[in-house]
Amino acid sequence: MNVDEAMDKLKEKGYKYTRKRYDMLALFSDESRYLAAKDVLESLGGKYSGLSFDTIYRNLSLFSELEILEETELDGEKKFRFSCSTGHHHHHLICLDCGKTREIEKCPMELPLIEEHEFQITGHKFEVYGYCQQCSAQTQQ
Amino acid sequence: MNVDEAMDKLKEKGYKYTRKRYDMLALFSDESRYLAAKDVLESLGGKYSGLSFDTIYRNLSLFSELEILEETELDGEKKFRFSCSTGHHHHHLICLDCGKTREIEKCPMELPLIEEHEFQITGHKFEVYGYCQQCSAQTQQ
DNA sequence: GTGTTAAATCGTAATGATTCTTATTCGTGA
DNA sequence: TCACGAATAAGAATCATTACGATTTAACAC
Repeated sequence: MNVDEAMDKLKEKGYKYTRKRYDMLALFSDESRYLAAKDVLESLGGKYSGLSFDTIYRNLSLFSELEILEETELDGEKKFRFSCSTGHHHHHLICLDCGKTREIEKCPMELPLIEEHEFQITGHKFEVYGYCQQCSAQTQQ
Repeated sequence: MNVDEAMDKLKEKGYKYTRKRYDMLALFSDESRYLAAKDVLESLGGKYSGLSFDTIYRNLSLFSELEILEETELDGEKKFRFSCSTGHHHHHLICLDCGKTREIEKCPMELPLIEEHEFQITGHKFEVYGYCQQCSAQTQQ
């Protein structure tokens, strides 16, 4: 998935083309890491001086619904990143400082961790947190 | 860990015995599931008409610090449950309706999911979501 | 038991993230 | 170009959480 494919997906579903949507998607495409709403405002607020949180949040959840963005909740904030286009289900190592991610190839749900149970399973979350090389180097100075 | 052991732990660390702390711990002990701050207020608000959120949040994070309670973040809320006393590190199946949990014996971090990487790992989260037998029966009616 | 002191609590205000409302603007297809 | 519905701005409202000053209370020494 790239920006143009994502815009096509929007059009296909009957959503309108706007410069702001394009720029938001371009931002996520450039930075392959988790960003919060305020990060988006910070990045695009210069270009669109009147950009409102409402627009950002509305589009973020739209993109997430259409599976253009992946969503997670960290530190009391919703964070979003461009969907990985690897095709297979997987999880991430996430840098708690800059939001950069690295893929974990396997999903623990594939393993026989959970045998018999009385739960009707609807989802799961597996995330590994830490600091990437750059950020951990900076912190130790 | 039971309520009295938890109160002993508080005393040991120099914290005071209060009826509210005891009742909060008793609540978590009775209900072995995840509860949010508002659930605590709802349960104890009858007995203590002036119970303030400050007291609840302050004690919840104190208990969490002392590892009397386990903490997670779900649906934009902090949720707490009495610490499992099994001794070994493990994860949970969590009912999205009532908060009831069931242990998952193993932790995916023990497995060779993550080999070489450039991250300094500090933590992880593995949770499986769904509906327990009771709640899924009720929903389907 | 009484007094002292620091911790705990109350009541409420402040904060931060997110969502909602209403009026206005803009993209799209006729 | 026009009309229509979708998208947006601005700010108010909401929800969870934290902070603050004043008051109350547990613990301990006497």
